[in-house]
Amino acid sequence: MSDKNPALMSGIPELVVLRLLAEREMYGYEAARALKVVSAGALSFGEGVLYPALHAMEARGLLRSREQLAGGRTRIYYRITPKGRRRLERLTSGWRRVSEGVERILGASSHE
Amino acid sequence: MSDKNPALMSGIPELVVLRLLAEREMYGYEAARALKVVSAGALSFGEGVLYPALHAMEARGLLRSREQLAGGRTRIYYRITPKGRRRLERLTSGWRRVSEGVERILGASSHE
DNA sequence: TTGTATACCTCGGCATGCGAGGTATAGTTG
DNA sequence: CAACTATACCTCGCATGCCGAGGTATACAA
Repeated sequence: MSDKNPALMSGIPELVVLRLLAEREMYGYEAARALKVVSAGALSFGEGVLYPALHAMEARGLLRSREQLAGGRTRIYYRITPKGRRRLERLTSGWRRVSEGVERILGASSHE
Repeated sequence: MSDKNPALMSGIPELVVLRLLAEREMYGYEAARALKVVSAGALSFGEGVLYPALHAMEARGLLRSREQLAGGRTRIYYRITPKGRRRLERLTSGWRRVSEGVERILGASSHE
């Protein structure tokens, strides 16, 4: 009865965030909006996904952060590390493999 | 340190199994091998994934099963239901949306 | 009789997505 | 001034779901 398919994305937050940060330094809130915009609305991660993901990635050495004040509010900018870039490459090729595998099955029909 | 990225697939078992069964009736063990073959090795789900998934889908009315003996062994054939087909359509379009969203982000670069 | 292939199954851990809720500042609008 | 919205960060805990490990049983070959 669940109208929503809650899980069709796993590992995807890590992949796309790394990809965004590979382009340029960003702070969390900014990344959340960018994700939505660049994916044309297809992807949208709540803060309950994004912030824990950023913290986990920093703890694993994939990102480094620095604080910066902007009009009374604190922004925490994240920058990708060399290790993060290597991780991004692995995740990207993993994604391609899975994606192509799924496409092969979706496109497979014995009688078309 | 985890060399493996254990999760880049979620909801995918349900999607691809439904897609296979939309083509023709199959039993579990058969589906497992077909999945691997058709996806050209990119996808491969252990029995700890497959059987629970089949049971869950049957419980939700997406599949119906029948037993059949084949050389002393029991095979349980699963057939997709109309409800299962509707589910397949929703999952497929969900997959496309996510997939295109990811591609957009992977392909996004400001300085290429 | 040991091993391999077929064919089914369950249990438990681990990771993760994600909503819900919380804090705080700045600016706008009635 | 009070209320609201936007910005910007955060944590907790539930639910889902992947997946390895282990278990049962038959048939056949080495």
